[in-house]
Order: sequence, then C-alpha cells, then structure tokens
Amino acid sequence: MHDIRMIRTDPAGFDAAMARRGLAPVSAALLAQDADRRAAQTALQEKQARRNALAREIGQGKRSGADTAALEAEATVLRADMEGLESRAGALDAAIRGVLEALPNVLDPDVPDGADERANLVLSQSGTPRDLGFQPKQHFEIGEALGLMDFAAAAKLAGARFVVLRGALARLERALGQFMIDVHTREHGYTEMVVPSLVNDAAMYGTGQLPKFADDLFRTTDGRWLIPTAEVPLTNTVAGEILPEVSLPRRMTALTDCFRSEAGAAGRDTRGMVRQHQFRKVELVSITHPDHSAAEHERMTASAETVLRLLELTYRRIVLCAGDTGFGSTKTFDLEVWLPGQQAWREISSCSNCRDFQARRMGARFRGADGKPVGFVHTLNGSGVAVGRALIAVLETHQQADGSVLIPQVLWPYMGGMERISGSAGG
RNA sequence: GGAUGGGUGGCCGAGCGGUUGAAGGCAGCGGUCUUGAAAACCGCCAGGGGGCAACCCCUCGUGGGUUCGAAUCCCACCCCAUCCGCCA
Repeated sequence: MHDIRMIRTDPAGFDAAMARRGLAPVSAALLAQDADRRAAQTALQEKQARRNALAREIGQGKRSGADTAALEAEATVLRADMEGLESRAGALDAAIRGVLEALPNVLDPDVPDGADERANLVLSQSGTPRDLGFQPKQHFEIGEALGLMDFAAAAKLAGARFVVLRGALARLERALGQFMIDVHTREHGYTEMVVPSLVNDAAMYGTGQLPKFADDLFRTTDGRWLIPTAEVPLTNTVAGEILPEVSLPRRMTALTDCFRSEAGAAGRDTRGMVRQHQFRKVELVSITHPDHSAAEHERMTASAETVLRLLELTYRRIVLCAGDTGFGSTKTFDLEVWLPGQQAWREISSCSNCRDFQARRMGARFRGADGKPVGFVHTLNGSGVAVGRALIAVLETHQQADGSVLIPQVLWPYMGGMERISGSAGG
C-alpha cells in the first residue's frame, strides 16, 4: 500500500516506478480524486465543527432553561447537508484506496530492468554442476524406483499435484524440516513459531495476497483461507501493533504446510514434486527498523544459503529483475539449486524485502526511545528453505549409480543414523 | 452448536446521553533532589486526517440507526473469556 502523500510529493517519480513494473501512469487520475476528496472532507469538517458548536450551545441552553428551538432547527438542516458530503468523501476515499491497494511495491534501484525471468541476474554461485559419472535420474524416477514416492496413491486421494511419501523418504522430509528449524533457531537467532494454517481476510490483505491474488489461494467454506506460505501468519503477528524500537529486529521461523491453487500453472511442472498444491516450507520472517532492512535482507538470504551449503547442494543466488519481482517486494533474491536429473536450476528459496509496504497495509509500527511513534516497520520474508524442493535436490544431487541416495551428514542424527536410502529402506 | 459475561489510550482500569479524547494507576520520556542509584516530588505522554496558519475534524471491537448532541441508548456482525455439549 502506497502513501498518497508520497505520490502527491513526487507524482512523476511514482509513475516512473510503476512503469518499471510495466504499469501505465496513474498519479494524475489519483491526485485529481485526492484533491476532490480533500475538498469534500474540508467542507464536511467545517459543517461538523459547526454542528459540534451548536450541540454544545444547546446543551448549555437546556441547563439554563433557555429556548433552544432555533438552534436545534439549524442543526437539523446542517445534518442533511453533511450527509451528501460524507458519502462523497467516503466514496472518493474508497476509490483511491481501491487503486492504491492493487498497485505493487516500488522497486529498489538495485533491481535490474527486464520483463521476465530471462533478465534476472546471477550474483554468486556455490559449487558447480558436475558429472555424476552416470546418467542422472529425475527425483520422481529415483523415488518411484525406491518404492517410496507414490503419485498414483496421492491422485486417488486428492488428485493431481499431490504426493504420498513412504518410509525413509517420509522420514527424510521430516528430517529436512527439523534440521532447517534447528539451524535457524540455533545459529541465526530466529524464534520458532507454531501458527495457524488458516487465516482470515485481514491477514491475507496485510501481506498482499488479497485483494488481487485470491485465485491463487484455497478458501474454506467458512470464509477462511489456507496459507500459501507461513509469511502470512508470521508477518501478521505484528499487525496493528506499535512495537518498542528496542524489540527490533524480530526474527521468526516456522515449519508449515503451504497450500497453493497453482491456478496459472496448468501444464507446467506436471511431473514430480516440483509444483504441488501442498508442500512444506520453513519460512523466515524479520521485522526491522527501516534503517536496517537492507542489511537484514542480506543476513536472511545468507541464513537460507547456510542450509543449502550444509546439505551439500549446488546453488546460486540471483536477483530478480523488475518484471519478475513479486507484488509486495522492493527487491528479491532467489536461491536456485542445481538439479542434476533435470539438468536445470530451480528456485528453492525466495527472500524479499517488502520495506514498509506490508507494514502500511497491516498497520505495523514502532515507537522510538523518545516515546514518540516514528513510523512503519519494515518486513522481510524468505524461505529457509522449501522442504519439498530440498528433498528433490537431495535425491537428485546425492543419487548413486545403483539407485540409492546418500544422505547428507548433517541429517544423519535426524534419520536415526541412516546414511543411505536404498531399495530395502522402505521401513 | 447452546448459555452467560466482556471488548475503552503501550498496559491495567473508571465512565454508561451534554467542554470526556476520555478520571486514576502502571510503564515510558524530561526535570528537581543525590557522589551515583533508588525513593520522593514536578512536568510531558493515544492514533489518524484536513488546513498556509490560527485551528479544526475523526476514532472508545466493526458497520448501521436514534438524537440538536453517543464511549454512553437501539440493531446487526466480528472477536475474546467462562460453563455445557461434541471432539484430535
């Protein structure tokens, strides 16, 4: 959500910022409505002031036994005048708000121009794709050959884009999630959270999924929404709050299921576990002072990278270009993991600095040490990392010629000492 | 799902038609005192919006309504607590 005063101050700059997102200029129309709104509001307020004065006079008159009939008559007329102004101001306000809440965040100057993912920039890389010495399989080939990954069973239960895992693979999924939470709580200072997987409209609005992206979500019959990411409940924990500055930054992590309708993804990634309606993810959320969000963004991304490094995966960091950066983000780093079976880099984490965009929508502020409210906090979110995709990456990266999979050493304690998943590891 | 009681400023809590945007307390900030601290005392201290400004307007869960005037009365909805029922 944008501050209309910012647009008033620099309409050309705002239009230029939206142009980077491929959007037509809106500031002229918006500011015209804004001027009308303020005129109506000012006129209304003058009448309200008069009404308040009359009410006070009438009150005093009644107590002293004076005749207040004339004053009451004036007030009655005044009320009729106010109704028109009130509805006009309200309608304009709603119209302006409707436009503002559908506009994406302003991009950071560092974000490269470009319309789609082809313009994303690779910033760094850890490890290099290497020849495994045999023809690598894709994760679903590995999992199905082991008898531990079953898409047919999932289809019977729920339809396409779900999976059933068994035995060692089910345990590996659990191990990955546990391990990531432990890394972030022990090494990176995040507080572990358990949060609702169903949220209300206000929460979805606060982080920006609503009103524009309802089609991407699942909705319950009682009007709640299944979270597409723990970013929603975690970030909204500070909605409506005025936080003491000394309590910042607040770092939270949670392992949750995530639910996505994948409405626009028909035909993409139809095989395997890459794109599912339900998947688990460890999410990282930071609430920071505005001065510190850029540094926190770097720190958060590095925290996610730590997980990938410990899992002995090959990955690279990219910065998303203008056209690929999400609605609420000013700047997004994606981490892409190398999948030898697919011979492709695939997103496994996405870390965004939303600055005050979500905070403004949800009313999340902080109060400085001098006791004065000084403004909106900044919010950041990132995957630390997507568990399902980490499972895929582990399978494809650590697969062996005989069809077994070596488990990264950091996971051994979580696997009850198991170091390899092979055909007999059904459990 | 049924019943009852509640939602007031950062927190607690009074107010239950007429200078109440809101007593009092706690916390916070500034000061006096003190070698320093504590205590005591004094002062400040909700948010949002409009206006060049003086200043004004809005907000006591949300939305309507009654009234010259609503935190206070009426209606609907939301949320919370407790008890009952059901239940992992």
